[in-house]
Amino acid sequence: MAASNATLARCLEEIAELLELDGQDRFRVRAYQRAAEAIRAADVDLARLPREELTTVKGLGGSTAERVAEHLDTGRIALLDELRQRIPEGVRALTRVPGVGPATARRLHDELGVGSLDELRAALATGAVRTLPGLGARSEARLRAGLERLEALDAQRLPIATAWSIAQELRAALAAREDVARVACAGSLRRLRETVGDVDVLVATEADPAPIHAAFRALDLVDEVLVAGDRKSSVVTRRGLQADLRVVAPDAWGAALVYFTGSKAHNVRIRERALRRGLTLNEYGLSRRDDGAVVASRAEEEVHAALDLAWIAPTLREDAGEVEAADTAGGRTPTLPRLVRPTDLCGDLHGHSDWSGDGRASLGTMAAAAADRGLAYWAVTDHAAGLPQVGLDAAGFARRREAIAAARETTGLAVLDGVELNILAQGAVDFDADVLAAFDWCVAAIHTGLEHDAATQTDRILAAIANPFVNAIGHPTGRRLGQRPGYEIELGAILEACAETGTALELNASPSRLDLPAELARRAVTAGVWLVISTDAHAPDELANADWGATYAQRAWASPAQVLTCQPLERVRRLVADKRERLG
DNA sequence: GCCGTTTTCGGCCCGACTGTTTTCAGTCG
Repeated sequence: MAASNATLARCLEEIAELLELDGQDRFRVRAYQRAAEAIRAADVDLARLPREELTTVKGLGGSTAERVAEHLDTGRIALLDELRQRIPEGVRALTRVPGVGPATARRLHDELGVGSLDELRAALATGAVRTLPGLGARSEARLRAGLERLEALDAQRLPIATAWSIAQELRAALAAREDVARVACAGSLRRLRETVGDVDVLVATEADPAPIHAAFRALDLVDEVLVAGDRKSSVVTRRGLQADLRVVAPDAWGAALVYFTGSKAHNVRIRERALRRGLTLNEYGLSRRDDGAVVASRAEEEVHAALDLAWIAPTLREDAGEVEAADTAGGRTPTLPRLVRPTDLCGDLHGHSDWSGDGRASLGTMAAAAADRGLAYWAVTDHAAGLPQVGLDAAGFARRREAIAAARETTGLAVLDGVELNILAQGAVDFDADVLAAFDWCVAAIHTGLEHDAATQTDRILAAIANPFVNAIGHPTGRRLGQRPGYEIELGAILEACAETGTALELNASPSRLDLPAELARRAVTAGVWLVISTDAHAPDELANADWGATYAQRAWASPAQVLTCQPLERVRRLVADKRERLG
């Protein structure tokens, strides 16, 4: 089986990392990094592309395309094999220590023979590290602390909802100060990445920034101070989450927000754009290179406009085509999508009641809460019997129909009679056609056998898609943020089958899932496959997770027209009827 | 190694902080 885009991207990233450790030209390193990013953002499987078209992917040039072709043809890349042989695995591990970059790792290895984290620990103990020119006792202490922090860091990025609540506390504490004019959370939190490695807080003030920094570093939820400057502070908060504070003048708010929101790759892209216009962009403003006059700085819209760009939503800022799409140079019309917003959602097609074992509220309570949110329709999709201890059998679903009828009566809401089917080992689902035909809406999802390889999971999902009664694939990768990565799937084949059969893919809005991942969801909407943003709510308050789902879907460049739960109920019913008619 | 509103060569984002440096390299975001 040919490698997926993700695998290819990882290989090129590793080459970049090893070339850097090898002390090679940094622009060559960056070329490999950019090629990896380009592959990850590509909307086609490179394996399906004719070899001579690989270089049409922007960021892939002669050499990097050749490496990709080599991997697709042979499953290996000679350059990568050679680098791996020359640079010990342990040396790469050194750069994971905060404060150790490629240069230090190389020196530790070349000059002290340090080739692993354990050997670094030993070299610190014997005082060998401080014998290196440029590294003294304080560096030694820093590396020791870095080694300790590494273990906390290995708990890795936090799910966005966890980081969000810590960020709100930081924000509130700063907003309460009289000398703080504005405060905002930027970084990956503002871009709504599904996991967050650190929280970036931006403050604007006319006053002296030093007391604000001091107060920030002294907050109760701060465990440790990493950096203490007048313009910048870094701390470690609860749960090992790093938080960075930047304080700027109100005049620089827009430029600082652009800078601090990132992503890094996006920033690099627009700074290059500035250079080509004789301008330079930093966190204080966009200015002319010749005389330094500031052209724009107060608002993001100003900064973008001065670069001949329409304003770019933070959720798109990943250097994945958004700068090209925002281009207004020469009177061009930007091609940015009209992004889906929480208020565009008018339905929810995945929810639970206490009819199945894991629901935490009655069907009536859930329906009333859905009606309160102003939804036009809500599907109650309790688990089917294949999920032991939890699921309902056919008789149970038949009994549930009375409760559905009652809920429709009392709430006036269109409650759809739904089910969350289990995709079993060979791709079969819990019930036969005669039982399935009675439902209004069927979600099918993998709940068991999460450990299978990509080919097996894909076959199971394809079998479910071929079922005339399956309308959507629920949480398609099975990931749980911060807990498990999810199984791999071959998306290309799945998208083809979805498009052919009129089957939707769910974007599960639970902040512990956010599944489909945005990169995959973007490919789905590009392929014309319906996205179903649903909450999978097991309790009334979880219906509000729809907001997470809608905003996260912006990262997939999704418009309301591509989201089924933004469509009226008639459209949903037509989709269901069409599939049954064509395949039934 | 890639790329083009300075185009097929000569560039390649920008600044804060730290440590150990008398002027800067490394790391980080």
